[in-house]
Amino acid sequence: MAHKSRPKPLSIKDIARLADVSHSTVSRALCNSPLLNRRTVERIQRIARESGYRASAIARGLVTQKTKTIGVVVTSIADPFVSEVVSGIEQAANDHGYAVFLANSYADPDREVKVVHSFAERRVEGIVVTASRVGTTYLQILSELQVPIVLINNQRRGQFVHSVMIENVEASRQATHHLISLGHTRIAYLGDRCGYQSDTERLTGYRRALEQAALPFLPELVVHGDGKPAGGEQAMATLLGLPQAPTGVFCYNDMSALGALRCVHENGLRVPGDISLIGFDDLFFASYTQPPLTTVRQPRQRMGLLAMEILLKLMSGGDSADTIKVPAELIVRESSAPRRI
Amino acid sequence: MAHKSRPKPLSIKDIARLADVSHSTVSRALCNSPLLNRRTVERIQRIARESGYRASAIARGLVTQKTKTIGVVVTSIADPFVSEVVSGIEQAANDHGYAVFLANSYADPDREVKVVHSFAERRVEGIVVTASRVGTTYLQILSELQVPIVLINNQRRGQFVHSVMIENVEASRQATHHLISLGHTRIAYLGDRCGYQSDTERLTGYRRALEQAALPFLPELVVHGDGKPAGGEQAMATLLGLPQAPTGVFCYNDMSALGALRCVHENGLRVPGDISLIGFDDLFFASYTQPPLTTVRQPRQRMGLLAMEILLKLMSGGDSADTIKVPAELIVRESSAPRRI
DNA sequence: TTGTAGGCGTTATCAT
DNA sequence: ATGATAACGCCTACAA
Repeated sequence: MAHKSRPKPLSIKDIARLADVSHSTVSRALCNSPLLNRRTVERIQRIARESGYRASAIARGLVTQKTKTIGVVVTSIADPFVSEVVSGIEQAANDHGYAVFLANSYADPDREVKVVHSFAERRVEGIVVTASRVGTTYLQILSELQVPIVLINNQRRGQFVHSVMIENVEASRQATHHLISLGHTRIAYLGDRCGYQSDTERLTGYRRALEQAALPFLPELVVHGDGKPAGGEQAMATLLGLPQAPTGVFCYNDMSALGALRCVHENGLRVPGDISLIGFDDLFFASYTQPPLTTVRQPRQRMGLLAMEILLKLMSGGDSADTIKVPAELIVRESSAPRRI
Repeated sequence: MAHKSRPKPLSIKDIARLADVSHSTVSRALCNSPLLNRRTVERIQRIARESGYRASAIARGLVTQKTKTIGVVVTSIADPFVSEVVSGIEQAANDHGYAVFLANSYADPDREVKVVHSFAERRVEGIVVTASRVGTTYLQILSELQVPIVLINNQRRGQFVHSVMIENVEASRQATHHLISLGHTRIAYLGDRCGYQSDTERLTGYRRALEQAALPFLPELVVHGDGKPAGGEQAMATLLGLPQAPTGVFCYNDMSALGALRCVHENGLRVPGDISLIGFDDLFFASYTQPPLTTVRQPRQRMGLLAMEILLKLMSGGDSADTIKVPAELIVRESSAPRRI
């Protein structure tokens, strides 16, 4: 293996030598300092440009104590929901001159903490965590770290933490109410694994809608998947195996709904003919399922952007509201229809 | 807005003071230097731990000239294909102690170049670019930058560049041949926008299969979408408007196929009854479409991992093969069937 | 208008 | 086995 060591990048001193000035003059010239002679500034900038000089953000960060860098922790960037949130964060960050570190936590709290520590060592000025699985432990890390952290749709409660969350309860109530208004009375909730806050909240919204319509809450109509198609498929199978199957199903998310949809089809039933189905998230494929999926839209990019805006405030030493609740929007497509009589 | 300035993080000197030793002793202790007294090492490490000390990777990078950082440029992280590739990169990078900068280029060459420069300033040790739209310009940047760059599925040709690419031609030949072997003779290619290398290569594979089967190449059976469902839908509409519609369609990717599938359904036709459909990528939803989509699988995570492995070699001063061609795999599901007689 | 000197938090090379 | 000292590349008083 031929080890050809790369040449060190040019430093401010190299430019100083080329321009026959001191390195501080170069530094000022590159900042467009008004103190300097206009002509020297231009001359130095030209030399820097032509020699391909790139200032070291590392060195600058060391002296200014500002790295213009944030860290983003995600469960998995391969998740379509997550990747859109990150897209929003990245865009906002970039617009403000911040670079973005990205790391997967794989929903492993230990790893999540490790990643946050790694970010801290790199002296990020702020951190965004999506769907955090870490609970109150965070508070401790927070106080140790002295770095502003914003959570998006965090799955454990925690006070004193800044976060952006979707209005799970109200959105779920609306979705369920939509089914009720279509004449459905046996409505199931196909959830995620228990214990996560968003699952709990969506279940709450579901129950609230039933209450408001004076419909009974039937425990056998609540099943749990895993937030992915496979889990949705299985959970739906359970529902179809019931002595009396539901005619409407509100799913925890679109991924679950995708699995549920297939299960319904494989059992020779039709959506929405036999069963109405509602998802959550409005992922890109929702409008391309057969039939197109009625679902609850989460403004993912916008949520990322909002998180970044909170973070920017926090990073500039300001304070901010503890939690932003973002309203969701019911998107009615063709997987929900009036109950067949 | 209350400006509460954050306390500076502890430095090695602070620990030195706490432990009543010199800062160089602390530095050695934290590296587990064998030179030091075992007990001092443990004592210092304990103090560092208890005081929540985090070494500054910034300062370390400045002196060692190694940042343990790479940059990843993507067209958009919101793209499911891209996000899985990035997932693979991140995993491999993390395993080797590298942190990952992520930036969107939005397929804008200017922006792509800007991002790469920003990475250079942050002194990343290497860069991965997915689906680069930048052509030969790269070569120039490359030589200026002195940073190893690996491309994944780059859309413009360029020599002297390291890249990981899918075996487009052969995979497309196989996919088309699959349709031929099912008895189809009027087979269409529903492509991406012209000019991109992967589109050209997939078209080439398509033509090669026709040739090998001595089927005529009919220009009217080649249409172009935009790599997204909307474009696929439109392009398929064009095909269905033909005096004699094709009975098999090989699509540039799954996203296009998704749109094509809907178009077929909306025209009252059936897949695969009336038309067989094949996609490319094997995105997660491919097995959940109705019917499940026959497609060509790209090992996305693995491609990211491979790119990272090349980069690691390059970064350690080694050399590497210029280009890795990754074989793809035809996944036969239910959207392709024998031609109806 | 420009140059000199000191420091940011590490690692590394000398001494001791 | 430990301590002083000098870099690394930049910014910023303070001097000239």
